[in-house]
Amino acid sequence: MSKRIPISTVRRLSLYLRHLEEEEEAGRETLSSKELAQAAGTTPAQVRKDLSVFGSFGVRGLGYAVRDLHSALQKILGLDREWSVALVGAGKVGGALFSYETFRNRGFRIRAVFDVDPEKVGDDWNGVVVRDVGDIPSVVPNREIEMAILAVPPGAAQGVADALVEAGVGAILNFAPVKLEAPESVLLRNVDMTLELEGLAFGLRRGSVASPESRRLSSS
Amino acid sequence: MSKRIPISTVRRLSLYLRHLEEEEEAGRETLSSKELAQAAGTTPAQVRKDLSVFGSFGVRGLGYAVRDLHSALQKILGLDREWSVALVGAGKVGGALFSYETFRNRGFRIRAVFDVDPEKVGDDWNGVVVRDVGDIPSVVPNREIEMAILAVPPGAAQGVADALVEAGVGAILNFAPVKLEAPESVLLRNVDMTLELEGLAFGLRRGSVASPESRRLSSS
DNA sequence: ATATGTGAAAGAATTCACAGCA
DNA sequence: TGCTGTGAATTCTTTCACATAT
Repeated sequence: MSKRIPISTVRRLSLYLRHLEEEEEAGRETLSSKELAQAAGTTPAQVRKDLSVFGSFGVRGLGYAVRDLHSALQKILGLDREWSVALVGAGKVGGALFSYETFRNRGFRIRAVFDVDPEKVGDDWNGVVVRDVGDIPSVVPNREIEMAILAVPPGAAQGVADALVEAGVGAILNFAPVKLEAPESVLLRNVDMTLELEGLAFGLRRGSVASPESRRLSSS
Repeated sequence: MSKRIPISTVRRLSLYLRHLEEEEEAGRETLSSKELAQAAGTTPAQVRKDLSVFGSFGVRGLGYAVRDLHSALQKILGLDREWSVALVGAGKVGGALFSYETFRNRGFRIRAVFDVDPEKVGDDWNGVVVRDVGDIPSVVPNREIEMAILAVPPGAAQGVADALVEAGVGAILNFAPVKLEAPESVLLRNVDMTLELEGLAFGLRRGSVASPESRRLSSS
């Protein structure tokens, strides 16, 4: 039974990776936990703890070799390869996500786009033809899609999620502001933009900050 | 010194509120912590604890009066009024956020839009004229903008954030995948979509789920 | 009978502090 | 000396369990 990794650790690993990338680009050879902490908005001890979950990557007295830690984290996070992604919802949000450079840079490839709107079905999005959501059962297994991004209206989200799960998708990133039900075996993450804005409204109204953590992590 | 409210509690309050809205719409009179828990993906005890931070809203043996709890939560979250918001970044993501219905429904009003691109400056977005980011210092205080949504490329984010803070914005919702620096007094939340996708990649690669919480909250 | 509100207990995550190694 | 790796201590969050109220 492998150890249980806190979700917050994984988030921070992504942040460390981001900083390592920048520094490697800049030709930096080594980095300290202190600097990684700064870049991720956490403490050096936290950085070391996070990394220690996966092994021992540093050199005492010196720090971390940028290149090595970079590739180690890449591998740990599963970013040493490409991922085939489906996008459901070809509206404004879907369109923005489709051309979101940061996804592409990280190896996420949107290889299928679905929508219900007959007006949109058939459109060519940079080489990917928008198809009807009814085609999910045939297209998803066929193109070996591994994860899906859901950018549909709230009312449609659960139905689409069911279809995606049925079609064998292993993970869903949901942008609709609803709680989705899915089997335990399917990974589910929500990006709830309204929730975040509401958090700010709450904070402003109170005039004060909540837990110290609130300034550091998203929320996500 | 008022009590310290965990960020996770605030997030859940938003979820409860969402469900209460639906149920009120449906004519429901009372609700139990059990049902609220289900809707938010948590436990009844958690619901009661969350609410108990702010007071005592239920009736023993009966549950919560939908209408009352709804308006109480609305007030607690600062959603019983409108908020003036600035949007910086008139690209694809900015455009999607501008017309995001759920923001509008919650009382968030985008009253100013900024971009650097001279091509976009001057455009009329549904009654709001896109202005140059250089106009932030004059427009933001003038229109009494209280919070800002940042949808600019990573490299530009910190500069814009500085300008917004300088102009008196109290809270920033950042969509750029960078760690922003801001004074303690300014609330800062990040929506890091790449981080979420990477979390899914990590999970798929491992073939297993992390903490039980990971299935419930965003992340955020 | 039923379902809340809340101290007490358990469980997680973070921080401390220092031994260990270049 | 400088900085990592890690048990121990601390702090934060969630769950339990029951007294309390209708």
